[in-house]
Amino acid sequence: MPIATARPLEHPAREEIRLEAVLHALADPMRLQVVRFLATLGEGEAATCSAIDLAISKSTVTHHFRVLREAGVISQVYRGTAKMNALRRRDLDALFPGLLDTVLAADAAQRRRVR
Amino acid sequence: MPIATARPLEHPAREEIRLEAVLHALADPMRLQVVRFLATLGEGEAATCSAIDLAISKSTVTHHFRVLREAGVISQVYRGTAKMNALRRRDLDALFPGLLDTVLAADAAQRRRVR
DNA sequence: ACAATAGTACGACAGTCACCGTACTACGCA
DNA sequence: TGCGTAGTACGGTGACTGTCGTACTATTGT
Repeated sequence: MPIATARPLEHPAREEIRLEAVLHALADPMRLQVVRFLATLGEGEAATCSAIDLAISKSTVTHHFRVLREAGVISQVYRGTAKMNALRRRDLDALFPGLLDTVLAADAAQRRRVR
Repeated sequence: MPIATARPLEHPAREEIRLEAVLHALADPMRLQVVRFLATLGEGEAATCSAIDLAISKSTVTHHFRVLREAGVISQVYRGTAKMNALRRRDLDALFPGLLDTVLAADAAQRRRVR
């Protein structure tokens, strides 16, 4: 069972997370799709970048994950060649109670409506 | 008491409002400031563009109000030389229950924390 | 009719964004 | 040691963003 590797990844501390950055991160369909997927995982569970099948190139996937991480929406750790991604639910809920759930619910409602 | 003038202004219908556009509209500090202000008004009340003192030029103000309108966050009607702006609370609450309030609460929480 | 007020249209500019491909690194495994 | 896999770095591209100033339109009040 492989363990986390010592490659550094910058994350904003909880207090550094800015609402505007979070909203901006969530305002993109691809990133929202990522968040939607990560939200289906259990508390503390993580998934690799490639676990979500996005219809975009590898480099663009990297880009979107970085935006999410730098906004403080997800946390990322290397584990071998893979990178595990998890929602920063605790931090987001502490800072902006209900925000994540409301956005996810809004997203679900919209997806139910259109298409 | 002056009445609404017949200059046309495009608004998305309720069903046309897209979550991504709303989040994008709210992800800007200036626009969030506008929404914050409009939220202090009573149900159905409206304010002119210049009622909010934004530290930006007139043309940029126009730009931000258009983004908000086209995203479906606010409605605008001309009344004489002025343009009255109001939050589309009913529509937003119907489509995305709790979203507006949660974002406003998150904004308030953040403003309490920083600065 | 004219002046003042409120906002628009337009063009410009620098910066960011989403996206790509190609070449690369880091790691696990045989 | 070498191969395959997962993701990164870099450079580039076209589109969009936030900002401005200047010149304009629409409306009200004198």
